[in-house]
Amino acid sequence: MDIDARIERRRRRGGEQRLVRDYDALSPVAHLDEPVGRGPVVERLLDHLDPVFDGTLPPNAYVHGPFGAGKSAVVTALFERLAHVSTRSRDAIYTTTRARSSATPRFVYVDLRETSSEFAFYHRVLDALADDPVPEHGVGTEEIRARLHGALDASRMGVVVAVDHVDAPGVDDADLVAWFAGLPSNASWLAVGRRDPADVALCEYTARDIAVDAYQRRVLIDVLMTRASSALARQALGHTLARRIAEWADGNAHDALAALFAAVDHAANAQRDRVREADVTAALADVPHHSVSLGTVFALPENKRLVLRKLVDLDQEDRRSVTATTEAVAADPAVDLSPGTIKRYLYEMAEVGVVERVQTAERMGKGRTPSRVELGFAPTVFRRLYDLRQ
DNA sequence: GATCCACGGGAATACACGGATG
DNA sequence: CATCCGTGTATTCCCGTGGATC
Repeated sequence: MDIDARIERRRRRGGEQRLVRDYDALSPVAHLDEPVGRGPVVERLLDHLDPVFDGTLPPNAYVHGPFGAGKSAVVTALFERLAHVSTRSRDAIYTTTRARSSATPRFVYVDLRETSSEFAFYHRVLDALADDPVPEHGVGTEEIRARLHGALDASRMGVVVAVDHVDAPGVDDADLVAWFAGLPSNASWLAVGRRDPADVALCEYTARDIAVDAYQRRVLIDVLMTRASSALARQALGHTLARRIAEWADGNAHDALAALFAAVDHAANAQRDRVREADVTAALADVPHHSVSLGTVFALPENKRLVLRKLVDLDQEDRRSVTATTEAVAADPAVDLSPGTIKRYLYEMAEVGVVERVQTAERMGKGRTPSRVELGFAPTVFRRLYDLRQ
């Protein structure tokens, strides 16, 4: 790196430090402890879960709503808190002599984005319940499942398992039905997904479904302003700009937060300490409208993320075909993967919408026409978040 | 020795096009 | 004209292998 590059890096960092106080609070893939404006949804989930406060289990249920409606935000926050309450009350029972036998059930959150095998599913649940760590290798799926049964049979208290992202690629409804059937009888599940209950085979086994609507514009502006006030310098985001982002995002909090992040990134690069109209304009152009969730992108295996990281830096020429993209990525010394694997990754990621294959109009002499590789997510947001994590 | 899972590699299949054939 | 064939590329699909871990 030459001196100019070093100076440039310092210059940018200076701008960032003035503008961004906390990237974690700004990240579209992070959820807040206290979701904004979703009180009614929390109430309805608590209504559903109410039996747990009498020591019994709620029936199975399905929570559904559109992309970016805050389903995951609410369920993660709620289950985190309930798990805490549950262990506290458990400790209390052990430490007092007037222990009542009706303990609160346990609460486990499972994200199917990063849990895509039967083994991983039971492992995740057991790991959350057991005091000792559960081995990830050397022991078979059946053994893990048996241990889970053992753990739950031994105690009278049951468990409520929130299973988020049931639309995630790699897991289908039939898998889930089988996995759920393999849970002990004193387990209740709460599935979370985007599809209408009528389209979800799982719903044959639910007693209730809970609909979550998209954010209203007013609420979405609140969401943005709250994030801005905890992550950015004072007055860094004006209400008018928040409104513009919210209008554009049309009720989708993921897209709104991604746009905010991109706008902040743009402003920081220009070493400004507040977000301007032009930053928002640039950001809205950067975030694809029907993008895939950045959560999906970051849940990919490490090497696929690495391939994407290289991909976002490629120019148009290197993206003209899958083969060209493969070669460009494979040429990078930081990538230690065979071209065949890189190419397969690209096709697999296209399959789930992380990247998009677009038919090129021009036909080149021989053979089947190639397709261009485009990104299904906001490149600047991905790049920044990726680099922050390394 | 067992187990899970990411990789690698390659076979099988689909598609595009031009030219030959019926 | 409709269909088939050969060649070349794109895409999909499958399975064995090996690292990491217990």
